[in-house]
Amino acid sequence: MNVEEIIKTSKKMPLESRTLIHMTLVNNKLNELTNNALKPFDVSLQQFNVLRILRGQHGKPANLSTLNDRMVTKMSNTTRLVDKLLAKDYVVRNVCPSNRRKVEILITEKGSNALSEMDKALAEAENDIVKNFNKEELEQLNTLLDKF
Amino acid sequence: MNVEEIIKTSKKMPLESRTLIHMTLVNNKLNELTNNALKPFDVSLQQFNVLRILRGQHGKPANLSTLNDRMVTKMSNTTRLVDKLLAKDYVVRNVCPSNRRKVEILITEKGSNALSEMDKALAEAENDIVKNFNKEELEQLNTLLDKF
DNA sequence: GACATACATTTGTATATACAAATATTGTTT
DNA sequence: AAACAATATTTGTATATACAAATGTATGTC
Repeated sequence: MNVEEIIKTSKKMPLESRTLIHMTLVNNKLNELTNNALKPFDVSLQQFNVLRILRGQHGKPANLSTLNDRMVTKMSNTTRLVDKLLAKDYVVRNVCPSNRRKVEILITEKGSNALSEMDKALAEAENDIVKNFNKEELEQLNTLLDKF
Repeated sequence: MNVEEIIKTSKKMPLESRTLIHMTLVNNKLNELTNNALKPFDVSLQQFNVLRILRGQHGKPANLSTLNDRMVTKMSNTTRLVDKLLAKDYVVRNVCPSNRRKVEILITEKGSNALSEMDKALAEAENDIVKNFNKEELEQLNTLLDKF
């Protein structure tokens, strides 16, 4: 990836600015690739992540606030995100009997099966994304990212 | 930044997945910080970038497609982005006399002045964002990012 | 010059997201 | 128990973005 070429500039940027632009460019690319991998399944990356969180609950229902806590990209509107999954019958939503303010969200078998397929597609995309990195470089990158 | 803590998971993730989640988390943070820095000026990061591109033209007008080429995050709708800047009198837009399909967009003096103020706010935010990095580490990060 | 094609931008529409206010339920105080 | 505050979610509204179709203009070919 050549930063200057992508944004068509010949100017020398301060290293600080260049780094931030670089981060944005990479992230755009990653988003595009992961969203493309999920496109055949008609779910967004956010929806996919919610499904994964629900699977990680192993049958224990999750309510909206815990879902939101565990999401990579926190949303202001998890209700409507779950609505989308509900419409696809990937999850069920019930009022929590012990505390009727809460809702209990569970992944369905249909959701689990679909998720397994998505997993494969996403794992493939992920491997492709990091194909130029070796283990050491990935660790180095993680260490550097921690400085943000 | 502790990835596991932020998404409240105790599970050990594969390094590849962890890296991508890490990238997303950092990028969310960077977006938040830069958008916050621009909030007092009532412009989005996208609008700010368009203004910077226009300034870089040094009086030479830019049309929509060149704007789009040079944007860090390519938008499908630069027309409406420019509309927002137009409404604030930060730019002017005219039909190109030599080729009436094109438009010529220029930054106004009001836009330039506002941009100078935004620059300060953003430079401050940028410095704060990279404050834990030294020059060598920034270079290392840029090298690693190129592998994506 | 009529016709098809390519180009640059605009518009329409659907979906996504941010933010604030509204609703419903529970817990606490007096 | 009435009043108030706290919690969890939902709804309303404004804005952002993606994608496709429509519009207007220019260019090349017969």
